Amino acid sequence: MIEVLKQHITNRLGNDLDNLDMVLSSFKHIKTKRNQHLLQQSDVCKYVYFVAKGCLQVYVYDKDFNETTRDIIIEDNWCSELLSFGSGKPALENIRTVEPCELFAIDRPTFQKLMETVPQFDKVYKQILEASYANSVYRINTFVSLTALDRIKWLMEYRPMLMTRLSSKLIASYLGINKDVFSRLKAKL
Amino acid sequence: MIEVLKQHITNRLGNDLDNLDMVLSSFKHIKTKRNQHLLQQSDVCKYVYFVAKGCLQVYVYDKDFNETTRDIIIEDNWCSELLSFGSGKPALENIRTVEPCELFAIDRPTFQKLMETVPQFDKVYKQILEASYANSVYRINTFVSLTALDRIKWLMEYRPMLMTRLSSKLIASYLGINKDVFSRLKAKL
DNA sequence: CTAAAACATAGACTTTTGTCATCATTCACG
DNA sequence: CGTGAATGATGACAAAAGTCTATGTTTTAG
Repeated sequence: MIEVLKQHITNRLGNDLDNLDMVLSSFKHIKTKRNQHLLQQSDVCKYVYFVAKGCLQVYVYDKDFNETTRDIIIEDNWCSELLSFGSGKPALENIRTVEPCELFAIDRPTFQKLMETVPQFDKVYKQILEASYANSVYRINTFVSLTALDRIKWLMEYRPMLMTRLSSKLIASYLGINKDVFSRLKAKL
Repeated sequence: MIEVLKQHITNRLGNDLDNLDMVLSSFKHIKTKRNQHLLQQSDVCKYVYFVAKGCLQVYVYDKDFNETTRDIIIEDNWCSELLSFGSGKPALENIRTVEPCELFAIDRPTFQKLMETVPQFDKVYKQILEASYANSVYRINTFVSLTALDRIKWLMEYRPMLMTRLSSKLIASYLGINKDVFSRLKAKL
């Protein structure tokens, strides 16, 4: 399973990385059940996770304690609450597993040591941050003005696997619409 | 007016910066009228702007050519289309002045030279990126699930000056609601 | 200073979205 | 592999948001 991470890293940093094994051994391999908490808001986010298998949900609670899902992360992607991880301040978001997962986790001291010893790895944090930012900007620009129906169409076009893989409840909270409305509109497509 | 920028930088990097004048002289002072385009989507974003006076709007067009405003930037803040600026790829967003402005602009080659010669300045890009990211995450988590009325209340609580300073049309496009609805709901507060 | 354009508000109406209750189905887990 | 809890679909209704028109006001650019 570490192969997935190995592949991911060489795709980005090239395979002329002679200390690749050292990099890989800096990660802790974690297997989880579904519905397991990796981070609770107000705790400090200690890890950056690489998802080798499974699916994570990043979410907050609104004033009525409904979940609002900011992001869904599937295989071959990074997941963290970067602002807490980077600053050591309490996290504002929660992270949980949606499915049984295989993750590779790296804590902050190890991450920083890696950045110092492996020059190319220095780019990784910036890359993760930039990708996360791009993702957020995109989500604001598309979603804030879209109707419920258009949000569903967007999901079917750009992340179709989520439609089949996740529960309606979760998708609805990701799209920011009511689950009954989602059910109704989906039937009319 | 350069004082505003000077203050901003010393607040962040400390005032033990002996080449501060060199840093400041790397910026180009720009005065603009209102309603002036600083960036059009599909062009490459060449500058990072520091807003010393005035107000900028970052926006996209939806499929019906309505503007959706992702961000409003006022004095003492940075503004750019970072993803385009950083990568050299075409910008996905537009930036325009909402009021007559005084800006300090820095282009990418100068920015990079600064990062190499002034070690502390290296943090600036990361800081701007992190602040932008935090802003976006916050906006998603609050806005996606809020009703029109709650969005207005949010604005009145956290960015009250925008309520008096901007046109209803612009505020509505920032909040992601219809301008008529905004007018109606505002009257009922 | 003035004419034209842009803006703000309001009413009437339509469409969309949310809520609640019910029932059928599926799926996780012992 | 069976069962209880979670999920998904649907109808009826309520509430919220969007649309369009009209009218009076404010801005702005020449």
